[in-house]
Amino acid sequence: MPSPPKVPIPTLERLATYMRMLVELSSNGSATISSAEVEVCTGVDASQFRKDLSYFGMFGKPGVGYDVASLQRKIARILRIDSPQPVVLIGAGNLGAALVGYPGMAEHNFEIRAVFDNNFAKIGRKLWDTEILDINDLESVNREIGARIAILAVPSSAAQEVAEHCVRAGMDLILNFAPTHIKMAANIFVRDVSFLQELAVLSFHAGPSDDHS
Amino acid sequence: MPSPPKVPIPTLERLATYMRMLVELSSNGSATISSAEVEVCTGVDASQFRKDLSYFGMFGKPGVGYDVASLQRKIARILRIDSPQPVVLIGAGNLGAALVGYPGMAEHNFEIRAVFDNNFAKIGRKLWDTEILDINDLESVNREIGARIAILAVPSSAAQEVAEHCVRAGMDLILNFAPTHIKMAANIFVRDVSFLQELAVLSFHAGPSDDHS
DNA sequence: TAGATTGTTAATCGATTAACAATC
DNA sequence: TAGATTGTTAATCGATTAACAATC
Repeated sequence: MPSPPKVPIPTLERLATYMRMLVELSSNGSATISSAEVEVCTGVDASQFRKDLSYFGMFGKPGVGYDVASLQRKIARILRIDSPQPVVLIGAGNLGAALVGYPGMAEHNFEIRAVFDNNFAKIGRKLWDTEILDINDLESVNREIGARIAILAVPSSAAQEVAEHCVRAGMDLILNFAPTHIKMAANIFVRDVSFLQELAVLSFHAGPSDDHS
Repeated sequence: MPSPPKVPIPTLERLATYMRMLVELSSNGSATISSAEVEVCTGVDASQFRKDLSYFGMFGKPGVGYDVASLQRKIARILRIDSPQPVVLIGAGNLGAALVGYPGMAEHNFEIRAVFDNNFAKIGRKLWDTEILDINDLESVNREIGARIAILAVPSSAAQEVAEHCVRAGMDLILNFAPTHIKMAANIFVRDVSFLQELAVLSFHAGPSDDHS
């Protein structure tokens, strides 16, 4: 079997950026875009953009550029958001509420299909339109939903245990908002959203001997 | 002037991870830790950890390891969170509320000193303990606070304008939660928190021909 | 056609990993 | 001292950038 050229993670991250831009452009009625224009819109180097797409085959016409609509469709298919991608959210706290209420989620075709919590005071109540379910029903509910993606918006102290529970319920792709390292088998894919890290990077540059160069 | 060896961004991100770990450890009463143990706790390669610290000078004793308390102090100083780091938050929506209510912020010595919004219905009301201020008072209020870090929790459509306003108010380090590219002068440092990107990376791996290898 | 812009290869850059002499 | 673990150098790896022939 010829090993499929594997795609760098930074490339995948940028695909999401391109997607965003294309959605905006198509609502503006733009028909085509060049890699140079992409650079202006997104800050991603034109060469980088073309290289990123090259991992997936051909997309543009030399001398013309890229068709906005078709490029959008192709990237959506690559990222598996050409049809709604079901997602399960664990944790109905402040952050969970913000995520459920966040319009960008649906705009990108991610569908939060269920919200779980372990707090009896919350179970049965609603977060926006979605009823908060008992975490103990995770397996049975996900047998219906079939989500592979779990979003963890729980305290650090609970993250490891909850992640393992998600795996038992059939999920293998985990987005972790808790500021802690989750240990998982190699076939489980974990990504962390850690704005404290980003804040630290900024804060470092608040040093007096730092000129941002 | 001998050019100071500049520190890779990934190294700075990992410093925040080490910080987290050290806080946990010191509450457990651990006195020292080896780079091998750091690897177990955080998932960061032992060699990587030692290399990261090497950018800042010596921290450990060969044959013994690192003193937890002193390492914590040193990293805190590097990241400018040895004393409270003032931060301004723009946007009192769901996400803003989650951020203000997030205990990890204070634990890491980031202090949200003021919250701003442009919505008259919100201005004057309280977000937890903090009064929501008029965005038009940004300059005058920050003359008091002297924050260099701004957190943007505003819609994409407002992000560029608000960022420019922050710069006029004296801030030069911007944490952007809006899923859009902000164009700034080279002396302004912008970091994006983009969980949609992380979600896209996961979603890509939901492909049928993907085995996470 | 001439001008523009792609897809791809090669060169550059930078970060991670491995190895080991120095040190406690 | 002997064993353990650091700090640092060198080797590896992978991503970004630049250049250009191919193409519309």
